[in-house]
Amino acid sequence: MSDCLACIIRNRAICAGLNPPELALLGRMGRRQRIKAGHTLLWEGDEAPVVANVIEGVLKLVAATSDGREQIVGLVFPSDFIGRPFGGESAYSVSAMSDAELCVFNRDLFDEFAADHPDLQQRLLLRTLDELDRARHWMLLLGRKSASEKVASFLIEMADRLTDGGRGAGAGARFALPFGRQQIADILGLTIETTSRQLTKMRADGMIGLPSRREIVINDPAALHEMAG
Amino acid sequence: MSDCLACIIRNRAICAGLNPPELALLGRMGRRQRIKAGHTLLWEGDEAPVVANVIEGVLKLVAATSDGREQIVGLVFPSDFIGRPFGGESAYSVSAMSDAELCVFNRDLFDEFAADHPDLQQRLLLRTLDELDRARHWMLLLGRKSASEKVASFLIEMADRLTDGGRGAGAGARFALPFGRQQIADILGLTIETTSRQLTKMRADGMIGLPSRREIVINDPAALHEMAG
DNA sequence: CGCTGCTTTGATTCGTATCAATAGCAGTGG
DNA sequence: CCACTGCTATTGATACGAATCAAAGCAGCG
Repeated sequence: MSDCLACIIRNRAICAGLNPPELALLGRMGRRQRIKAGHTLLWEGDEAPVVANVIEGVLKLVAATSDGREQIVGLVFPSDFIGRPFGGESAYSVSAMSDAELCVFNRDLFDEFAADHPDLQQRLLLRTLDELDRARHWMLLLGRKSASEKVASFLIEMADRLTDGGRGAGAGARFALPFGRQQIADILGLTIETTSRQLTKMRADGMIGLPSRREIVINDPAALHEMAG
Repeated sequence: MSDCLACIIRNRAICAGLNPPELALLGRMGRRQRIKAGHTLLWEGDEAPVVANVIEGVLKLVAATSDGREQIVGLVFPSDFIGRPFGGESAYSVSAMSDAELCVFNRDLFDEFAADHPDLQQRLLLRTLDELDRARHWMLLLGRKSASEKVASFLIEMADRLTDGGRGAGAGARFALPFGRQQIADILGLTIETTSRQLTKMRADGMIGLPSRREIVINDPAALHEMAG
């Protein structure tokens, strides 16, 4: 059982809008779970018995070919929702990119609860529609953009999602990526070498700064947007 | 006003499950609209005042870069749903690939109706979740697969969707694509030349037959699946 | 200090895009 | 029925970008 009223993502997650009794009921269904960076919560193709809210940390959704090539098909941040309600097996695996904390529900129980709470279901629908738009936008990047455009687009999106308060990619914006070069490559459909070369080049051109392996500073947002296409 | 009870997609569209009075109400809100092949229903970035069910024909969802490169990010078949309920502007344009017939609703009215009908909203959620899975699966193709793998995967998916009764890519399966080479290229994130070369090669290898420009015959499903990766 | 794993840099290869020309098909009018 | 036109698809030659292969650099950590 979790104390939903004290939950730090309470106002941003799908739980927002539930009244205290409903929240208490949901709270009894859920349990807090910590997961270490690198560990996998759900495997592609497996029956997925749980859904969850992300309280802290960043997770990735990964699809893979039979010969082991990987593509990251989604990123999950705090207050985002994980899993496939009313569904069967997971279409991709879910792993933690950083240490993370989740609020996990048994899927059947959650489905039942959702069926009784149309407003929750609507919030789920809105989120899913947003995710779909985001995924489709990413398809344009994967299918049609060059390596430099991909990396620039990636930095802009990360600046939006990771700068505190979503101030976005303004001049001087600084943020730490929760993952390394290989993961960036897996997000962009590139190799680690190409990704590294593009970042190095952008630093050489003065567009961005790379104060440490995982930190990014945006020096020239206009040039970055230009480059993103 | 439309006669929903006589509608040929009535049992497969989101309307399925509504009782006759509800159906009559929805019918009064909707209007039938024909749209010619090549015409565009919604433009990327525009305020999207309508949602719709597809009754007949195939439409595409297209995202484009500022310099005009295009990526098809979704295909819409009969009984599928178009548009962004509870949303603002369209994230991509929607155009007809063949002559099509739609059942169009004013978005605000539809949203209102949906809010009062949780079961309809749930069917919408299920559809959206399926679409999201499909989109993410396509991201793997766009980001990580070679040209030959892309074309093979495409043929398998089209066989599933286009053979009558969804018999799929069995040996001898035959179907007509509702679009030409350029569109295939836009779906796969390739050029028309590469697409054409791959198809020609597959025909030369005896894997498939190409009896006419738009027709495909699957000769060797196993080899095709092998090639799709 | 010397591992170990991640990242950068370099040299080369390979796949797909691009550029260019030809071929095939569908529709139109003589 | 056949020549003409416009469009779509195929085929060929070449260029370019990103992958691959290989090695060196760099940080964190026992």
